[in-house]
Amino acid sequence: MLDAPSYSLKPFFVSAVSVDIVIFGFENKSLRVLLVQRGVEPYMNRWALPGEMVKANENLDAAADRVLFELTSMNEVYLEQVASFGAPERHPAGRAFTVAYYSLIGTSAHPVSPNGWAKHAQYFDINELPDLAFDHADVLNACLERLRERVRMRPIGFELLPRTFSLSDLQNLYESILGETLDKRNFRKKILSMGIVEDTGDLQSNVNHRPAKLYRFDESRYEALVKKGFSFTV
Amino acid sequence: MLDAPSYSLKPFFVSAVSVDIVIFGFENKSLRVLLVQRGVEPYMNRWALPGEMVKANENLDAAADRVLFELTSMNEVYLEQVASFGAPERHPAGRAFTVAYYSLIGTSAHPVSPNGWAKHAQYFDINELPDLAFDHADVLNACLERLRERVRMRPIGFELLPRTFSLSDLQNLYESILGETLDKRNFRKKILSMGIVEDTGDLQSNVNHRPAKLYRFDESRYEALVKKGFSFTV
DNA sequence: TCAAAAGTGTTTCCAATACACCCATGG
DNA sequence: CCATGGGTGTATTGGAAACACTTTTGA
Repeated sequence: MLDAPSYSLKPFFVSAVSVDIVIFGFENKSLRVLLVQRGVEPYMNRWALPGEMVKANENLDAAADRVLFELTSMNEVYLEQVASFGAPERHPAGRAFTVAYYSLIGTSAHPVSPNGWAKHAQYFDINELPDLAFDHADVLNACLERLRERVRMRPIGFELLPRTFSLSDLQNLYESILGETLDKRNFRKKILSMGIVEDTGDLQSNVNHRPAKLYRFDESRYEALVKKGFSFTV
Repeated sequence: MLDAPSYSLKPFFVSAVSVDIVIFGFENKSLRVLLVQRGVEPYMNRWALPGEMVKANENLDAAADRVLFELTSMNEVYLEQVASFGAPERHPAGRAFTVAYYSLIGTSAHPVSPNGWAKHAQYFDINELPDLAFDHADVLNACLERLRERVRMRPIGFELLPRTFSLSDLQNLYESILGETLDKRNFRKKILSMGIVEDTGDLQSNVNHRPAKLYRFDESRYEALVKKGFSFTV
């Protein structure tokens, strides 16, 4: 640790700082959250958000990246800090602060390896969540609200889809995040008119209906438009 | 402190958690921030955001309220948590996390009483800020961005004005927060058409130009409209 | 009578909304 | 030939933006 000069920190009490992450995924037309089942006290066997203590020389964002990587083996994922929680009684063992993040990871078919304190890890439909440990229900809600805000303002929805997707996929995604239905023709008109998705020329295959065109998000085109004053909204 | 049962927290290192607050005020057509000049090491004599350690049994929000009250003697002020900062090297004395808040307090003519580690407290124009201690410039920026976002979506601008104000006051406020000029006629049309400000019947006095009508924000009317689906935007 | 800011309407344009039918594929 | 979702266009409306002059007061 660092030296303690004359003006050293004198914390009033022992406390711990952790990060907790709401990992959103999208599959089967519904928004999902990755939860882990605790294998230790307190809240043994309860489902909880993945999270870990922040290490001595680690940035908050780095701690969040680490938790995400250990659980999903995924790197360079969309990650946004949302809020911090520190009610004195939120952890029965002592004063525990947590910094909440949410992340978006592509179609949720990932190897998922629970670590030390977790027995299982599993995606849950956002509308069918179990009781959560600690104040994790509040944490999750804050993150969901933030996602709803952001997804209307920034083209981050694409992070939850495979590299190529149909416009219906995209619409389903928005509908499940926002919890409302959207008009098909207006939605398509809007997305296509922005000029930030590109027709790949490919079609869906092996579907028992008319195959949809597949698009991809054109990030460099988006960046260029932003420079000219464009701003994304759904 | 709490008992430490078998599953007690074992923090990896000693750390401190504080809150820092960006206190916004508005005067003389410009947005201001209340800063304190440090009277202790590190960063002796540098200007910094007001802030304190969180106490052992104190909520984060309560700590922010406390800092605000000790400095301004004001209670029940608009306060919003923005983000947390915890880079390992942000405090030379050890690992220090901080949770950033911003608050809006009415026309900045308040008694301001700097506490222990602060020599002076003073409002600075948002465009004429001094060098700040620690990473407080980043903290301030995050709060300013958040304020800009919020002020377009929620009627919080009124918190920065006296109970009665002219429409030009309101427009000046928005212009200094957003950093852009607005069209007078369109602005007034928009505000008046929302029906959330009420004409008090009074006029400005002792101004050497045509006196402006004074309005007041009608919060209960706003709440009622929100229930009917209204949403504020500037 | 001058300086300073208050106050006021109209037109134009574009984006949001509402809305219903035909098409391509696999089974 | 049926079921399933894919794909398409138009008319209407309401809000956003652009824009310039007259009014009231104190000095």
